[in-house]
Amino acid sequence: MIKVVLFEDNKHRREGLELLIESSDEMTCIGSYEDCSMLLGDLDLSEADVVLMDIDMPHVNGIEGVKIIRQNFPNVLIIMQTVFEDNEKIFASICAGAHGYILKKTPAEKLITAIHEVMDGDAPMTPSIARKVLEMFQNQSPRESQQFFNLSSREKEILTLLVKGMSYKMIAAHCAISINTVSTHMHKIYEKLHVHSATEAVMKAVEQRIV
Amino acid sequence: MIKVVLFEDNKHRREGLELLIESSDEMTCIGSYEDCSMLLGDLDLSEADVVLMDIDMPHVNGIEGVKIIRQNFPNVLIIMQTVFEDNEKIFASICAGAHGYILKKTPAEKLITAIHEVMDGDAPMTPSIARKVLEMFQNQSPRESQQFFNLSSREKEILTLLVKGMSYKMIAAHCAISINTVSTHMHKIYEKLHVHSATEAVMKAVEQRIV
DNA sequence: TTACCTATCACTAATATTGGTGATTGGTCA
DNA sequence: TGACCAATCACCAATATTAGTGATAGGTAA
Repeated sequence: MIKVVLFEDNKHRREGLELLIESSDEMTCIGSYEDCSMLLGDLDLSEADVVLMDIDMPHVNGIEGVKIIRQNFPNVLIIMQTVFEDNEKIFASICAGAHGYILKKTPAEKLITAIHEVMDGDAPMTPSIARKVLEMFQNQSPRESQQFFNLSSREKEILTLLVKGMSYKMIAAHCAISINTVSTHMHKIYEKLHVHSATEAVMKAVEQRIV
Repeated sequence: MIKVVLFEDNKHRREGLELLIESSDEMTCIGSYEDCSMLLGDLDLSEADVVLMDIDMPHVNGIEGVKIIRQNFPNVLIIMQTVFEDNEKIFASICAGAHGYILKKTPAEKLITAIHEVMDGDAPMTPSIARKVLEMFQNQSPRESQQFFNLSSREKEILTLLVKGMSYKMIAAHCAISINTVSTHMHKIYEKLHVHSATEAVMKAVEQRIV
């Protein structure tokens, strides 16, 4: 028996889900809550297999809920549910560690399938959500950073070494130039990136995928 | 009518797919090729709606194919097909700009559904592939970083500020502690992270998702 | 050719960081 | 209670980094 826990603020839907799960021979609902505030206390989910988590709930929302569950009960699988196809929430949920993401309009039988899939180690996902996830991936690579920041190739090379954790001295040795030259390059890099320290430059380089 | 083009090196499967597509009232196969070498020449796909692309083909593989198609015919939708659930290939295909990703073991009727979905702007994806995509987002690192490096919460806080590009002085002001204390914390952080400079610590923090 | 950019190096001065030691306070655990 | 740890602070010395100025050589584009 797959043990399912629900978090859903709408009473009608919550009760409907309970009935749906209980109507299946292979799963049972061992708990249902109208928001995640219980998670802040000492709610024990260690017996649960799967959590169905609504994103939009009052008090403590679903994304916070995912974080707490992932931290305290790392073996519990979490399927997010929402009415909105909101990029930011999808991204936040996935980063928080959700295992599946389906829209509420998904028919009941698909929800049952989704629970089985997540138990099998797969990730049930509404195709429109999947599309957004793919786009997030793709949007991260195309970047005209070179044009934008206008770093010369030598500057990029040195920035790359800095990002790898090398000091000025190491960079100088690696590039077979004097430390003064490294310093000059860094000076230029800081100017072009509008930063004032190595750590900032590193962060900016990573964020903007310059290196 | 949805116009479909096939790239598939196995003759039997290719012919089977042609029949499958032609058997549907809403789509037709307007071309089928055993590898992507045609794409290097002057193959015109501007009439095509959807491409079904096998990943593993001789000569020019599917990932190269995706890149070429995306570059020359940006309006064509591409569904990848493979027998392998290979992380690297999935990642490469997605970055190259594929719109869907399904396993070859997927039943025929689902393939027809997938073509409709991709036409609707969704991303058909086998759940096991979806799981891998989610994992790529989430981890790249084990989440026992805290335990592993054993940073105290104050140390993590300070590391986070460092990652944001703040200097010791700014961190001291922000945390309302003396710069000496910041220095001591950094000392401990370096020890625990086994690094010797702020840039290395920043990189490690980002890589290991400590912050 | 001139103007401009890149890469190179030197020098200075002001700050910042790193790597130590040592000490106090408050909390936790056995 | 005693041992231990986290967090705080101080002081010191050795390096490293940042921010300037100035200069040379080579390439490129108007």
